[in-house]
Amino acid sequence: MRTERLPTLEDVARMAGVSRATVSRVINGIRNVDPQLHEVVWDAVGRTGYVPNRLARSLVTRRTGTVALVVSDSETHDDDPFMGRFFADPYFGRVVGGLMSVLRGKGVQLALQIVGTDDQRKRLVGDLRNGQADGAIVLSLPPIDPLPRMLTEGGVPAVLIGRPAEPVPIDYVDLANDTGATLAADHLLARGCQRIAMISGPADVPASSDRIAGFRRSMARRGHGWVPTEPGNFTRDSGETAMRALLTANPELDGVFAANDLMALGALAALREAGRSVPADVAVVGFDDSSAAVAASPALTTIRHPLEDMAAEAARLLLARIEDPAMRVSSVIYEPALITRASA
Amino acid sequence: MRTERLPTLEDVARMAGVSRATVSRVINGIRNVDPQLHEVVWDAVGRTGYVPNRLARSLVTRRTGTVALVVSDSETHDDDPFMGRFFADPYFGRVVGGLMSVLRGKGVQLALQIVGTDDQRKRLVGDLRNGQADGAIVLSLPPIDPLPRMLTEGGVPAVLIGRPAEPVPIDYVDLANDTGATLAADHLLARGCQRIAMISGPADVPASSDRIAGFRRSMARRGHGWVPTEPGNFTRDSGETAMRALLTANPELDGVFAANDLMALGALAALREAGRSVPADVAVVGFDDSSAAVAASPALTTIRHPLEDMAAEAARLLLARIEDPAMRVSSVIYEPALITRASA
DNA sequence: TAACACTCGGAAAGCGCTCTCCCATCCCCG
DNA sequence: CGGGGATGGGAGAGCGCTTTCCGAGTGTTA
Repeated sequence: MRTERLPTLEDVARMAGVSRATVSRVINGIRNVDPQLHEVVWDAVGRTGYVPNRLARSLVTRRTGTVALVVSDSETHDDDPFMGRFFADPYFGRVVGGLMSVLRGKGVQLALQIVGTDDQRKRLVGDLRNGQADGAIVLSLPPIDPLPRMLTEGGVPAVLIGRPAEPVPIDYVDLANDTGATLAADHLLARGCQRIAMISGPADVPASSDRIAGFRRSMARRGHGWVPTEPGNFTRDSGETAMRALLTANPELDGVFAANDLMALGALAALREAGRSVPADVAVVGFDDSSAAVAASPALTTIRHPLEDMAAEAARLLLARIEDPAMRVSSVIYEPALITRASA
Repeated sequence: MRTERLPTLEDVARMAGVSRATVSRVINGIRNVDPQLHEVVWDAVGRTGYVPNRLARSLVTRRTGTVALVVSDSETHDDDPFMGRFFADPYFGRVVGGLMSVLRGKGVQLALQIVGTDDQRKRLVGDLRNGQADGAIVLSLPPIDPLPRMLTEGGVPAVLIGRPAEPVPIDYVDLANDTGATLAADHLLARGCQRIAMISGPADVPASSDRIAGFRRSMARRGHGWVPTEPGNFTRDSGETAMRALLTANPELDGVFAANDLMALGALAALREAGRSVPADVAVVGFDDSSAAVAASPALTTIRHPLEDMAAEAARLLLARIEDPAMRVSSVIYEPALITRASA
């Protein structure tokens, strides 16, 4: 039962007939200890069922073997359904999966932290500075977010997934979003589309604005100076609405690039509803290559986003920075790839 | 920078000209403290930028304000892609979202733990007993899993999501899987299907076997003593394969119940490939009402699984048990609902 | 006015661990 | 045979906090 005291180092030491220090040394394999004692100690550990108390250990070593996964959200109320959507989106899971693939092997665990208000951000940074976790992986959602700067200023090892909106000397991994958009534009153009529109994400988040910029630039270079664009918010429904608006304004449209797969799915629905066949009448390209892309019908041509790999790299980067806080700040940019399926 | 020492209680006490004890009392709002001192102390806290050290606090209070989310997997190698699939599946994210909706408000954080081997399980229980976390929410994947029993025997507050395979006196929340399957059977029958097959999950996991049992029972009661069944493993591809096999063996089939949406998606693909139209030739019912269900075309008729609510309830249950370890063991079973869309 | 009950601050004992000193051996070499 | 350097174990000082115990001061009642 929970009530009875668990064996401590002291107990093991007493049973083994040595001092606490010696047991500690044996358990941590630090310094040479007489092989005989070594054996005696391990034996006592086994007999008592001793398990080192991580908390106590962390308190003195200043290492917790834990990394925080911080989701920095712009303030909304606690019961805002947004967070629910965020977690249900494969994005979150893919990040966790990528992180764990690296952390698990190192015996590092992940603590999930969600911060919405600046007050929470402050408390979080305080906790991290106090050694609550050895470092943080940050998923920064709001367009402008003070957190990255707060972390660097607090001297907390941290790695962002997705570049910071304002320049902050902090490690990050990101996708070459503009290149991805370029790939989409080129593909649409190459298959002969003449009137191409875009369903973008919110203009103020970096990943989104890069996709817009990349797409426009690439289109302009190929003689399409004007691209009808309708913003969505990365949800399926917003994609559907945007597609309808686009269709109304540009009935002769024959190609669409949606800034993520979910919106592309919505676009597919709107096109079906409007009686346009995909890809014959209108070609559609998504972004992310999420599991929804294969599930869609027609299956989505999309831009692959190696999120798991990126998250894994972020984890490695963080571990390295924890090891050597003086390490040069670095960023790793991944290249996206076009995945051709049925929709374009 | 990280190197300079952070202010401690001691520092605040010195600045406020009182003892550590008093500062501690003020901060924790325990016992009455002279309003004057109260003010002085808070002022000192503000001036020093003091943040209590959670680790140190937990060490003495034996409370961490952390709950572990344990994913108990059957052993596979670390680089097994399975875990990746698991995280990418909306299932994981929905659980996290549901848990956080409750925990966040209480200021409790979630620590992710993955255990694959019995050795890891043992270490986990040891850590939990040592107060690494106040309790655990358990996602038990393997058909037989010693973890639930280990937890109860270790006196660790824990709540399972999904009933334990073998009877263990432990709290859990679950879905009435059999009822869900019944709903599917009734719907298929009601729309006039005559030759109905099932794509099941692995027979040895409870959620899956309950769906099989419920479906068969319901069908038998309506005069269908024999239901062609093909097992899958909850992935899209396995659903596709199973559907093909089913079609080969029973070409005249006109209804299918897949034990989850992902497999239903695969079934849809196989049916399309075989030139059967859905739902005209073959009606398809899925299970889970995941986001994939709406994205599919035709949109999937499916069984709604209130996973977020279940996870939220699990969190509440765990919090209650942590508060009162002597609380009677209880389980909460959620009722599924039929969601009618286009596929059946 | 004496006796008693409260109220509230401080001293100090831990929580379970690590790690720096320090000291006792032991060995090797001059 | 003596001295210097390894080698390896123990004592004890913390890590930053909570909390018990104590005692001083104040108020209250007979």
